[in-house]
Amino acid sequence: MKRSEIDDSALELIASRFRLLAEPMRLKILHALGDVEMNVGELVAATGANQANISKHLAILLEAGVVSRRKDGLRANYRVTDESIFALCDVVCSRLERQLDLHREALATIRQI
Amino acid sequence: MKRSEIDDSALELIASRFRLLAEPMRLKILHALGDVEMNVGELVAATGANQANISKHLAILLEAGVVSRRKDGLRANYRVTDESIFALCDVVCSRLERQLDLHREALATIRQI
DNA sequence: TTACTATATAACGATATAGTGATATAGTCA
DNA sequence: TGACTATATCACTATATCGTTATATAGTAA
Repeated sequence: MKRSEIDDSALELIASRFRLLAEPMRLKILHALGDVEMNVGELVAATGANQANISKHLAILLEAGVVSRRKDGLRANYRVTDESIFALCDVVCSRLERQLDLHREALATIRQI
Repeated sequence: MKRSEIDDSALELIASRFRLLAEPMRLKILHALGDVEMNVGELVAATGANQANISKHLAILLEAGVVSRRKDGLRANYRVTDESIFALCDVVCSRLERQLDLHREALATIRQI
């Protein structure tokens, strides 16, 4: 298979994975969750967002297999089950920090002129 | 800083990074590029996409610092400068493969019943 | 039963952005 | 100069999806 030939459905699959994390509110939810279990109400409080909105994002994350859901009476408890999420965020954050460092250096150099 | 308190602008920055990769056509471009330099026409041929579309995606990738641009006469040559992109794709692909394996196993188990 | 609570979902408007055709721009060559 | 080529950009349509309000659903408790 040439580099140029890659299955479109595979590309869509990968893209959809990135699309999951391309939303600040979903990142906020995942960050709030960390490695602990939280119910919807707690996530609403932690994020300051609308309950319907949180439920919708959780449904999306659940559908994608990023979180699991455990029903307990009226409460729905969510937990991150896909640790690779955090690895992805680490790579992105490292890259962003490095990029900012480079910009800082460039500015410092210009200032000397 | 509590887990729940994270700067919204930081979240937006991280999300925008993932948004870059949340588009199949951009993934296709990056995959075609790999570690070689290609001009727009070559990328149009490699992806089978519209020239205007490729140029727009390249502008987005350039603005984000993922690729660099080297003008040579009429040609514009692009090259991936942000290797972390490939690390991200690796993580995602590994995760997707694992997820498919799990589904396969689950199906095999059910079939035995 | 009724009242209450937690969560999910439907419906909607607003916004963002992908893809496309037409055109502008700039370099090359006769 | 004029014709041609490669790329960028404009204007537009179509589509996706976020956030919100209202409502449905299901469990709890009196």
